Amino acid sequence: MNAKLNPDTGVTVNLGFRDYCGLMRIGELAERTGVSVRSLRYYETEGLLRPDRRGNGYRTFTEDDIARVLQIQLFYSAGLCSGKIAQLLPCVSGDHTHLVPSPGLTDELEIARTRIQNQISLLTTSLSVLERVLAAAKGTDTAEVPVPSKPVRRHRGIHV
DNA sequence: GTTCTGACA
DNA sequence: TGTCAGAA
Repeated sequence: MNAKLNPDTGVTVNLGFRDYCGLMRIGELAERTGVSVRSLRYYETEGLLRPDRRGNGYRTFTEDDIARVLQIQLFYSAGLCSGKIAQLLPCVSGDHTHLVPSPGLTDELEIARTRIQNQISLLTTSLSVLERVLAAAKGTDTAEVPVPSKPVRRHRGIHV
């Protein structure tokens, strides 16, 4: 067990793995990012994370990996596949050495941007309707909420 | 106890 | 992506 003497209290305290060497294991990274251990291992297989290994085979992650994992989650939620995310990560790394994405990647990003903008538009419309319904429920808005004359048809592949 | 890999759903 | 099994 690693130990450290506190000069203020004179008390020797035991240090965990992270405190001792500035690194963390997969369990702690999962806890601090809210991303499952299973997902973190998957990210590694996809080349999105490249943790070092200790002698016992355990992965070791750095503080920078926390932001990296959160960034990965954002890109997944934007509809990007792991391959594109792997290409994109170097462009948004926090070391201020931003790279210019390749033309092919730029095309993908523009598609993603359009997709996100459409989602925002749909969500904004939904929010507006909900706000009017809630306002009417509280008696602060007497305007009628438009009701479709026919049942709204669901389209395959469209998830709002 | 924690993490590993591999497999299955 | 979650869960399980067997091993280290």
